[in-house]
Amino acid sequence: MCGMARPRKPLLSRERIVTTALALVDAEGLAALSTRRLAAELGVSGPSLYNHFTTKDGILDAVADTVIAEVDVSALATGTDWRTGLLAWARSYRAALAAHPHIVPFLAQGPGRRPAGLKMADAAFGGMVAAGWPPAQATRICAMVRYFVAGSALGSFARGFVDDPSAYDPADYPRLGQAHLLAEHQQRVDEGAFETGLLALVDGLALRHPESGPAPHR
Amino acid sequence: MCGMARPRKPLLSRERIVTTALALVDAEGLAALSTRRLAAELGVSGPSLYNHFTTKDGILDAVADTVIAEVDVSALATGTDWRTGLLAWARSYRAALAAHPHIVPFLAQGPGRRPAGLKMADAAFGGMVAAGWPPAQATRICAMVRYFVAGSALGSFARGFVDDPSAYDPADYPRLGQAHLLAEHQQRVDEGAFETGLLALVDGLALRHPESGPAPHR
DNA sequence: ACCTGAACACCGTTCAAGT
DNA sequence: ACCTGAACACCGTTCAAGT
Repeated sequence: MCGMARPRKPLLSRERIVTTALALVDAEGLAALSTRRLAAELGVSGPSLYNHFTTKDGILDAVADTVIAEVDVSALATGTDWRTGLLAWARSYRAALAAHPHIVPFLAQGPGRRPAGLKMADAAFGGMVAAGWPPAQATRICAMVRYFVAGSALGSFARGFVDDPSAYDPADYPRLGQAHLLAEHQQRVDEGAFETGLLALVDGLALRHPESGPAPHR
Repeated sequence: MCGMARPRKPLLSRERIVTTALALVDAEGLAALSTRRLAAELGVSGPSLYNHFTTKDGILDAVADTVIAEVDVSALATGTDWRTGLLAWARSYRAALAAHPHIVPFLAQGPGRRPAGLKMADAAFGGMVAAGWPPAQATRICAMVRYFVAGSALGSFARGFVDDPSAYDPADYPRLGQAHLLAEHQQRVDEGAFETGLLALVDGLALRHPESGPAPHR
């Protein structure tokens, strides 16, 4: 009768859909994102979404690009030392993904044609080449940073272990006696592993830089 | 009638279900694994699966443990040099996951109570501690290897870029001019990045070992 | 242009019924 | 014990109908 069918002002926009979808995925996981549930959250009926996106995957694509757009690539600009740039980029990259762990599997399928993903790849690859890395090596560096960041954001290492001592019978797993304690130190363990690994990776790479001296041990 | 209801010999077994599920996931992805589809592949009706697993997630759990069981941890045994052990473990770990990329997101949720996952964690942690690493550092090493391996198996870096030059407009992405070529060198790029990253990581770690001299530049 | 409800071919899971 | 079909509450997506 009155508020039905088409209102004078659109109820939806791509932006509102993406924002709500990201909030839903963050709060309840990828499985909770159904078109019907998302539509309900937006106060419309399910099929309405198809006026703004051709497919549910299209929505996820836009969500993924929003997340990548949060990554700060400014430190990769020409002129900065490559180690400093790489460290800052990787930390920002991880922070962005760790804030939205549930879309990481989707995100890790690569930039494809998503603008924020391509902008990041352009900045990272360009930054490494400008710092003197041969293109093939610059590509590998971008790839290994993606591996490390995506892997660390995909799921907590520490929370992978159950918070229950009886799960780790010393007869079966003699060296996992403390494993049940990992869960409660989740953040410390995961961030420590990422940070230690990142610094080790950069030191190891420094040994391979065309104009390298010895790596700094800090 | 004749072949209906319960046959004298069970039609299904946990093992047959897991094997078929893994084959289906490998061939068509996680989304193709529905209980109805899996049951059809096994020649039974959907609900039959619930006589052997309490839930679809339980099936995936068993599939994940099967994949981890393929990882060779023998090089982590006490007595081997920790670098050699770590490299061999990480390579075997990556090979196992890369053979079944579609279950990596599920796998990366950690070992939980899965026996093969726990056996691997026990061997890796124990191996690093036996090699002189303090327990906290050994934990971090296990975590960072998981990050790197899972991230690299989760999705190809190279195939993340579309095989279409027009996707990467030089005006928008000035340094991605060759990006469309990545797809065709997918395996070389991804394996090169993993191998380079792994060696860099180990060299970087060697600088931090309690009894370390300088890292070898291989 | 942008929303609606109805409809289609799917899901995971439960359950009573068969042997 | 182990399989079946029917049923329940869901899915993603299409489409004709409304304004």
